[in-house]
Amino acid sequence: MTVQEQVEIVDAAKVLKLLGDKTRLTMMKILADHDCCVCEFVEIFGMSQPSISQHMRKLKDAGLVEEERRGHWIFYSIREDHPHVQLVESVLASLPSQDDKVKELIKGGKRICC
Amino acid sequence: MTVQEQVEIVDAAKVLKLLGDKTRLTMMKILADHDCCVCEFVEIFGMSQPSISQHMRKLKDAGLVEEERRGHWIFYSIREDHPHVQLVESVLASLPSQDDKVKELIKGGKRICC
DNA sequence: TTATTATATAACTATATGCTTATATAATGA
DNA sequence: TCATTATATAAGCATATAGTTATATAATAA
Repeated sequence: MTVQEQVEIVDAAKVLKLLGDKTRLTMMKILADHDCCVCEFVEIFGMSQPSISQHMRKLKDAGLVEEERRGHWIFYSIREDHPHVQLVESVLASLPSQDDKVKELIKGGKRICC
Repeated sequence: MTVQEQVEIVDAAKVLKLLGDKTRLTMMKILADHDCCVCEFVEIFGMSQPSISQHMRKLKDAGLVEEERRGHWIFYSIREDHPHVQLVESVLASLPSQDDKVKELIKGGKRICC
């Protein structure tokens, strides 16, 4: 019905708005292949730690990512049980791989493994 | 290369940002099935004409839609030759049909045909 | 030509966004 | 316990965004 469709399209718009930021979009593309922690993204984007944390917060609040603590670090990963996973995955699938960023992280000895 | 990917993901983010507004997203979903003019969208969204025009302008500037004059009206339609058509189409495909809005337009005698 | 009609643009406003620096919190491990 | 480290939050700022009303433009049709 109309109401149901309205709600869905509004929700989809919210998801797309979140993905409509180049930093968050790149984060999501990276997370699709590698769990990462905040400090790794700080390194990758050359951006302040609070800025990264705030982006992750938005993604987490929307249910797009989830967190898991491992030792000192909190690793983020993409939630597979989000109502719009399919939308998100199809968007991410259309993007070029960002593996080079993780490779560079490893090369610089900044990749966290645990 | 990194530069190429950077550019692409940045462009995709711009497209997604445009789609990340509920009004524009709904417009695009409607346009996927029906060419429409500004005054029809004014009717559908109950929003001022300039507001609709400004949204269409953004979509046009990004190359997502094109215009064609027919009599009094300028009809907008989705451009099939946009570099991110595939991204756009896959997003729109995941949305519920908005045909009811056009049906209501017809029922109210506000649908423009020419 | 001139009136009408559809659309575009200008100017403005309120709110949202993305970033920064400074500070707080929370967990680890010595 | 206490220092360290990673992350989160607060506060502030500059810019972007989405809407409004008022006005301009452009095409049709009388």
